[in-house]
Amino acid sequence: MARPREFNEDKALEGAMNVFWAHGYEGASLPELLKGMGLTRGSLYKAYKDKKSLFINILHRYDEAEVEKATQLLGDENLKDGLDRIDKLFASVLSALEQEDYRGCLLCSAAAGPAHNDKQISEAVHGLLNKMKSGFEIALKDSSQHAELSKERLGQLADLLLTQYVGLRILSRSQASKETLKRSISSLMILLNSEKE
Amino acid sequence: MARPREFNEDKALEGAMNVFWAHGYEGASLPELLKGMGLTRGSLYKAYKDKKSLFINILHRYDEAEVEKATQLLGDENLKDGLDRIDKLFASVLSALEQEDYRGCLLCSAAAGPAHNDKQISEAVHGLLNKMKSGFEIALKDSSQHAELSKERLGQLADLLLTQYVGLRILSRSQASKETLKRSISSLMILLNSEKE
DNA sequence: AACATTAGGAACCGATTGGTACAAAACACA
DNA sequence: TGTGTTTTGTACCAATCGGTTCCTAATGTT
Repeated sequence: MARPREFNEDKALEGAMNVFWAHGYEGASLPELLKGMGLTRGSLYKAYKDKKSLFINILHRYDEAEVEKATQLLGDENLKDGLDRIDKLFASVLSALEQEDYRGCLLCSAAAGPAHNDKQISEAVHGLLNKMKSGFEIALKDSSQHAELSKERLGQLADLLLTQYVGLRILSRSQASKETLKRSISSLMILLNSEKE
Repeated sequence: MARPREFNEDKALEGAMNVFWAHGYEGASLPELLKGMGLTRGSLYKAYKDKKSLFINILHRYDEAEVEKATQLLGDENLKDGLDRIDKLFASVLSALEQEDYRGCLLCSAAAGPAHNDKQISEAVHGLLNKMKSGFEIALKDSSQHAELSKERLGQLADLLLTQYVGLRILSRSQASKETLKRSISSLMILLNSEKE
């Protein structure tokens, strides 16, 4: 019973995600966001209240889009051995770099930036990091070499994988060489593979 | 043959380092820096040209202070086994957290932040990251379990350790739990220890 | 004591920051 | 065709950003 929205909400959020992804939370300026979303100040503040609320909104979207993709890969039963899934996930980090995508991970950048001091943001971020960890745990449970490990050891390993994931993403956002990341990943996979109890 | 400096340069740089350390490069505002350094705008710009030059200056100081400390630990022959040195380095990351020092690592934050797009800064950062890697390599060479590995494998492992270091530092700057980091570290150490060729 | 040289400090700069106010425009419903 | 409701766009806001200017204060040299 009133004027309908002119902008496509999905496209707008997609645009906002890309801007935040590329520049981080505080690095993304209003004009950049508006341009990326294809709307004007009035519309943005009416629809999303303010920059921070928009960002939290985007974190959820990043969850649904990217984090979900990662955890689904880590739980994909078509790849029978969980280690292969982990390998594939890390390979995707590398392939992003090979396609000259230096955005890294929205989540990891948010964890690293000053925004972590905000309670709402840091809670959302840690929720997603935990989701990643759970994904790693599931993959490990489906790894022939790790399935028999205690729940405690599995959790430990999952934390290690999470740390590695964050480290890789940060390094790929800075301009570390592909070779560095490649070596780091294969080193990790060798260690994991050699784990026979 | 002119008016001498009134401020203690060492104290001033120390203060600047702490401000950059706590807030990152772009997060550190001029007023914060001035307050932390105990001087006024005129003096700062006369002595250090501008914010970026000051930061690069500080990166060198961080090198001499912190990175040097880390690499010396990694090369400390009083600890005969290199693995023990690595363990000790990661333990120090943890102990910083236990003392409620959430600053993380100036270097890692710089690598993660938007500043990485600046050529001078990113070169300085990667120089220091490489120094860390070399430190890890030296420690690995002094590890009874790894000394016999090929140069290539040693480099791989060093890259893995660097990634781990960055990941830990980023996670500790965000408000990840001590337990998470603890688990990640012990997991890695177990893997490294079980490496018998 | 006069002078050259440098540090210190405050006022000021334009640009940009995130955010608000408000009027015009576009629709649904009566 | 009004009328009420919501979106949209623009103009505007104070605050802050990094940086500059310029005058004064303090010193060493002569």
